[in-house]
Amino acid sequence: MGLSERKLRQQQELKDQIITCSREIVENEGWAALSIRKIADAIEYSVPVIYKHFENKDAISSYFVEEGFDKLLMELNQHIEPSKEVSIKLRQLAKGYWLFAVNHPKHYEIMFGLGIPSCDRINEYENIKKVSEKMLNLIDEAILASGKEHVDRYLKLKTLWSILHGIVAIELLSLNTRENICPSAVLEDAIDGYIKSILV
Amino acid sequence: MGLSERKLRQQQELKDQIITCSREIVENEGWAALSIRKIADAIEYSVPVIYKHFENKDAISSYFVEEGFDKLLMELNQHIEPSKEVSIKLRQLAKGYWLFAVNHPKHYEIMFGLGIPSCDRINEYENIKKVSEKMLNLIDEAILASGKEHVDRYLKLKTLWSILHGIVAIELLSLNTRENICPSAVLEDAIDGYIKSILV
DNA sequence: TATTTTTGTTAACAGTGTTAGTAAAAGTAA
DNA sequence: TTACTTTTACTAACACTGTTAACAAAAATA
Repeated sequence: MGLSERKLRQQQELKDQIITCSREIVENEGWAALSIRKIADAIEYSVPVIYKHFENKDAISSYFVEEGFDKLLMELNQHIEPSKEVSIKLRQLAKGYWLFAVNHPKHYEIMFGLGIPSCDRINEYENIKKVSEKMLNLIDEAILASGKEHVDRYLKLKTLWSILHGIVAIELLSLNTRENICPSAVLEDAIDGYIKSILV
Repeated sequence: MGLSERKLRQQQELKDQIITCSREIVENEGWAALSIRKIADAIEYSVPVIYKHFENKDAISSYFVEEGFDKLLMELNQHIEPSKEVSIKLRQLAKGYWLFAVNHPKHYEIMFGLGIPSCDRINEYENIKKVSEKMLNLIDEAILASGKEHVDRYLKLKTLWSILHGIVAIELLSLNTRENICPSAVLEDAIDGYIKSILV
């Protein structure tokens, strides 16, 4: 009755091809250049085949949003050394966040870009909560270390995320304000202020 | 020879109509819904007429980017009281920036949104420099007041703009991190840290 | 072998930005 | 007023876009 193993495998291979080709198009020509017909051309199948694997074009973007949050989470975990003290870990988190963004700008664009449909659905992704929790863990640790238990952890989360996103977005916009400031210098500067606002 | 005064006036009226209708469409249905044909329908003219007044669709977006920076500059000037001390003025600037963004979200979107064509050309706008200079003025004043002449004013500009943009973007994305933190609380929190990083 | 199911195709619909070619209207000169 | 020129606005097309209904071919099942 059900599909044979070979068929399932072939289907998965086709889906992988769609993803691979989409990735290539986006990487080389940007999100605006990604079209169903271009993907169909690349995988050497007709257009409707793509709709067998993805409900619509949005679902393809969503795939990369999901993948993006996975990669972001990994990058954060990779950079944060649990044994270190909290101020260092916050700096490591910031660096991880920034490295993810500059190494995967297309992912970051579709994850957080304004004016694109996906932003309405940003709260629907599971891994975004895991990223939040990662940040909250460090914030709680910092609050505990500072002895200022009255500090609102959610306020601090939103502030932290805002600072990180702002730096990344301005960097990706390449809003070159006169001189060419090294981005990590801005990162250091902003995060320094942030850490002091909790710990000092 | 040249066009009569009446004709010039009529032309300007038509251009104004294009702008007005575009504004309405964007305000009600978002940037994605703005199309040349929809504008043509609204002004009750055929499509090519629009190309008499705007080189292409991008030029229409650009018009609103320009208008946006005008409004932003006005909002900043309106909120900053020259006689006040610099830490207050920095707070006023932040509030002005934030008020502009929440009161003109569509403008902000097209001015700073990632993934839309306009971001390649963000450095081409004149008024963005005026906004930069406005910020730099206050930063210089703060550096002078702090006595820390070694501080890089452009680094501080980029940090400030990053923080402001981050807060606004996260707010417009409505990336509701658990509770509903009042945005101005985040603003206060982040700007506090920023001001201390210069003054203290 | 005959029948059913799956798979992939063509072709269309309703949109999009943009422009070449043309008809009508308005302005100018005789 | 008539003849000519310029301006103005239109229709229709081109080359795209996402999406889907209808159909043919291939594969699996009875």
